[in-house]
Amino acid sequence: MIANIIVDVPSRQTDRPFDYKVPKSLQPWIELGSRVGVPFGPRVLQGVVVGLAEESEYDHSKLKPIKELLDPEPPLLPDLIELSKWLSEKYCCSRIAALQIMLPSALKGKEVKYIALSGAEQEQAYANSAWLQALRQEDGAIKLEKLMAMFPEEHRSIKQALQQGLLTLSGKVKDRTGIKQVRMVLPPADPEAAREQLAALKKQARKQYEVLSYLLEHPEPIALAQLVAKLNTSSSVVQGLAGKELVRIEDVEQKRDPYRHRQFEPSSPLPLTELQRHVYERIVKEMERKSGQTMLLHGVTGSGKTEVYLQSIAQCLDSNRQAIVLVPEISLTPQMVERFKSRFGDAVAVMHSRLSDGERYDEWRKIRHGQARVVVGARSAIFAPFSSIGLIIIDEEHESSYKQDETPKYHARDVAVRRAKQHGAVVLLGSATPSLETFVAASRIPKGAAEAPLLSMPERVAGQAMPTVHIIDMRQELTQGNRSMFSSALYEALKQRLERQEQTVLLLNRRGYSTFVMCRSCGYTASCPHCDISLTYHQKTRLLRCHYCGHAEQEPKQCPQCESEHIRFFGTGTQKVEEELAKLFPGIRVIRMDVDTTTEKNAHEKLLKTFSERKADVLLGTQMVAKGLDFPYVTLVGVIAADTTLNLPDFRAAERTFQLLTQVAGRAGRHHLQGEVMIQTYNPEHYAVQAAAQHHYEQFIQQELELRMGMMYPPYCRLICITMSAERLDQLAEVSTRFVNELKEIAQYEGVLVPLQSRMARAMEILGPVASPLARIKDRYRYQCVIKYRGSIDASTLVERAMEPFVAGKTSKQVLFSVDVDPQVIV
DNA sequence: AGCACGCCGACT
DNA sequence: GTCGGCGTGCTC
Repeated sequence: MIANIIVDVPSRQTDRPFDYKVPKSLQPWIELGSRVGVPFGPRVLQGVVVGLAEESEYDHSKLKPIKELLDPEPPLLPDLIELSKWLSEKYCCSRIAALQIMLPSALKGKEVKYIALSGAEQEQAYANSAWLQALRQEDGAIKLEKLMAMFPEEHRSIKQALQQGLLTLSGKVKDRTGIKQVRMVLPPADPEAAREQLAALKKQARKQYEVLSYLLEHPEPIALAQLVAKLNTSSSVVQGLAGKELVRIEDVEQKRDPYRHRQFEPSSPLPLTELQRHVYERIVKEMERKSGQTMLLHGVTGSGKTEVYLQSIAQCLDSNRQAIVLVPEISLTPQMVERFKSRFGDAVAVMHSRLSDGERYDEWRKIRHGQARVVVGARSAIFAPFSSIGLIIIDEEHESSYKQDETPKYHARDVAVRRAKQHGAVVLLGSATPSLETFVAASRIPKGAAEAPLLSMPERVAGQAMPTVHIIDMRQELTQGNRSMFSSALYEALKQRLERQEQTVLLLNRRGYSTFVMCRSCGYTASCPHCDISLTYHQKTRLLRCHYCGHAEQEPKQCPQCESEHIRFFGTGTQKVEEELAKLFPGIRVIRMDVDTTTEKNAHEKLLKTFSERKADVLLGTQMVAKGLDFPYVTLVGVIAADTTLNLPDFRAAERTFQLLTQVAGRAGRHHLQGEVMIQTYNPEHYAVQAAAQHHYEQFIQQELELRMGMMYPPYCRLICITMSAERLDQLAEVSTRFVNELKEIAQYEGVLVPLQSRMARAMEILGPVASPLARIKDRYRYQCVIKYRGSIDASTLVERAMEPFVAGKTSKQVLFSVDVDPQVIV
């Protein structure tokens, strides 16, 4: 038997399966998805079995056998192996990178080298070496690393002995699993026999008597530590009992439950409204059809999407299938988790970035071994190792955090669609402000279906009115002489809330309000010496830092250029707002939520808790205050400057602004108190602002679609952005130009290099190379090339083919390529 | 990615 | 004469 194995080497040259013999002893164990240790050149590496065959094309005499099996059962299932192939092809990443993101990091094995005596006679030469003594005492192999650490002075002689063949090296793949083990005491297997011994113990072994009688009364397994503490005794007593075979002590794997300290009130399904029921029934029908259909649930904030999710999941579980729920990282709060845990109890696994490696591994195993049947998690939970998925829910579908920034730069929504096809599962995309791509796709009637997979819930559950939204024209404020960042209307409204002891949420878009240092005499701004970007000021550490490379320097006391003292930092918007609030309303209690105040673990949660307990009047923050929060006493939401995101040079700027404003407007008045929203802007007539104020999604989308059509942007085409970087600008210019020419040639040959405005079904335009908007990062210059295309073109493969002459070894490895398929931001 | 192999410069 | 620099190429 031959196994095709992807080895754990992140390089283009090794990015293909290698063939290995499967030793007889391992044959019953090796399956698709098995993780194995294999000899690769002089090393032993981790690898994943992606194929099994009888024969190999490769020279049979050169085939090596698999060295070891790393898990008793394969951590990856065949569907994920197939998905990894798709992922690597679509997102132009290596196969191993695609496989790695599917595994918890605890299963990323690394080679550990062992050293042992080979039993040669020349040992005499080293008879006096301390390390030889140590190795003799050690009965087998010892970790090389350990030996080197023990004898730092002897590296030379050890190396020499190795070369002479006196010592041998061997490698093994070691996991970082760190499974938490707990010593458990199991009650007597034969209580009758134990009872008979009890009397005898009473005299000579008082303590053993106490322990045994306790265990006979409470015949459940109990942690050794707990038992010892409870009966005020020591473990030797219990071990004595174990020696008499009256009880058993066993090491049991302990699953760390990050939510173990939390009590979850069980909840039961709520009655559905007419609208919810209709939607629910369509989802269930689609699940039964196993069509692999993607559906959009377009529901306004407060329309009760979550209850529909919960009941659909229940239905999915009833039919013996599993469900994945994706939630934006930022919304994955304990309250959010609670809603699922209280409905489905221990069947829920939770996955998010704040879990430790160990915790994440535990959750992952709960999924893999079937104890969990629902996973609630961020982006990467889309790879949960379920065997039969019935439903994948993606809440807040439009969120850009579903696209991963690092390689592989996948979009969880697109992976979900693909994975659902494999399982015949339904993808349910939920949002009050669906992305244009999703909305357009869901509006089409699929082949063979009666209606479009678009589900609408345009009304709030309890029939509360949507909050009143006021658009405030800041230009007028200025002409009336108000130079403050608060309009008089917002000021009055705030004052009123304070008097009524109601709460306010204030939103300030962060982008466009960076914290930079500028000299007011000469206009000098502090910028990173390694990147073309201004440094940001961190108040806590009083350092200037670069976001991209981590460079840090002291805050300047005077301008390095003109030596003026008029150099000052322009604080985060939120800091400035906080100061101004304190000036306008002395004694006002403000909670500021931004990167500075939420870096600590759980800081986010703590701040929100304080606010929900009404210990503050105002919650002031960036985007993060807009997401899914639900406070009954919030009756005013203010957006300080709606324009900051509007004016960004990004084709999605209007869409982002609309989404943000709509989200934040939904925060007000969700309960018995009527809510009010104030949006301050210098562009009051902008359609994104207008549509958000009127809660009018379709109006926005029509206008935006027209614009996108005119500019030829998604959803009317697809994009790929290729960024090339190099230390030397001349090399970069040369290679990038040749690459783009190569790409154009290939596209031409394929007959797709046609303007998008043409009437051809398949069209592709190649723009660039041009300097990237981030022209230099970490001392590397950056150029980019953007591909726009439409129709059935396998653009990723074209890019891969065009890159081939330029990667590793060939022309120059000084120029690095990074491919972003379906980029979220194009500047 | 590593690691070996291989071909050229400054030193015990 | 050797140690060691890092360019090139291979890993089933």
